[in-house]
Amino acid sequence: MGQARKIPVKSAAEDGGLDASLREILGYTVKRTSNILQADAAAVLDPLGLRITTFSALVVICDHPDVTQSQIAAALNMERSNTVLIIDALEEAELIGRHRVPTDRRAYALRATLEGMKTRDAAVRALSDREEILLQDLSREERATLMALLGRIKPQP
Amino acid sequence: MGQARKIPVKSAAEDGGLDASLREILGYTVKRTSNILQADAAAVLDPLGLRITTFSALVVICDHPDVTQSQIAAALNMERSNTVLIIDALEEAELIGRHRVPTDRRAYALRATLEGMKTRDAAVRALSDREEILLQDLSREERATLMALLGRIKPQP
DNA sequence: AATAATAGTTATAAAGTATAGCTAATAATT
DNA sequence: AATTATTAGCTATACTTTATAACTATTATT
Repeated sequence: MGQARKIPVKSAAEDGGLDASLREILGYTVKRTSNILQADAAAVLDPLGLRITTFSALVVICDHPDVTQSQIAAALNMERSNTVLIIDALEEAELIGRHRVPTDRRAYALRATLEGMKTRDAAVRALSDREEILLQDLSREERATLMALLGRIKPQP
Repeated sequence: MGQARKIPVKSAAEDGGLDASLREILGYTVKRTSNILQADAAAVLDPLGLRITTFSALVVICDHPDVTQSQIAAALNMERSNTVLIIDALEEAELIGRHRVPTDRRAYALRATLEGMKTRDAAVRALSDREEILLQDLSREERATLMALLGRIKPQP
């Protein structure tokens, strides 16, 4: 039996295939796809000075003026503590501003600046254009189906 | 057109919903789902002494005896350098062994131990049981559709 | 023989995620 | 009103995943 030939493992030549049984696990397949999309999105956002997390927070702030950091954390499923540096970065870049809330001196009301709005629009457009390429093999209907199915997976106790 | 309507921040009370416009971006929705599944899978694997990366490598090794680290890296879409510590961990736990390749003294032929096989089986079963719960709202057909659609998203140049 | 390419390794870093504990301010309770 | 509990933001820290550069030993190519 030995290895007379140096690569009996069919897939070495074919790049993929060794993970066949992993692909039956949804978590694996979703993560694999997520990695592809994340790497791609990061590259798209980089020239705009945004990372994925700062982009996400920026969109929420643009859509919902006067939102607080805690609300952002809840919306994006992240810890409050992790929003701090993200909001810091957006403020540093002058894409958003922290404003005081008259009725609650603990909280900040976050509002996008004009440049923040413009950056958001540019980023959304760039990502959208890029996804058009990544999803070129899927029909509109298939894309909608994919999104809908993903949306139905929720954390379980 | 401006923003005549100000979007009255409906969602502050409702916990979710603030990310509505992000959810239209596939990358965001996929990542969100991925995070849910990852956190869940990590909790399932933890009692077995596995992390997600070590589990993935273990499965590939069990399925393909004498696979090399480079092949694992290619299959799992990771850098060769990052396989080292993963394989180290599996070897340390005596779930796999590094064996020399007679024809190439640079490479290691990786083989699972008996305990490695057992651990793999237990992990796959535990993950499968858990996914059954997470996917209870999706029919068999819908799950198959989801997997197939995800499989059609590939990295683009 | 000289050069290039490959396998594994080391070191390091960036990014995302998570936990614990802190201060200040607000809300709830007695 | 005074005490207590909760909340918002923050700091520090750490772990996991992923990424890059450079190194050694070995094999392949020219």
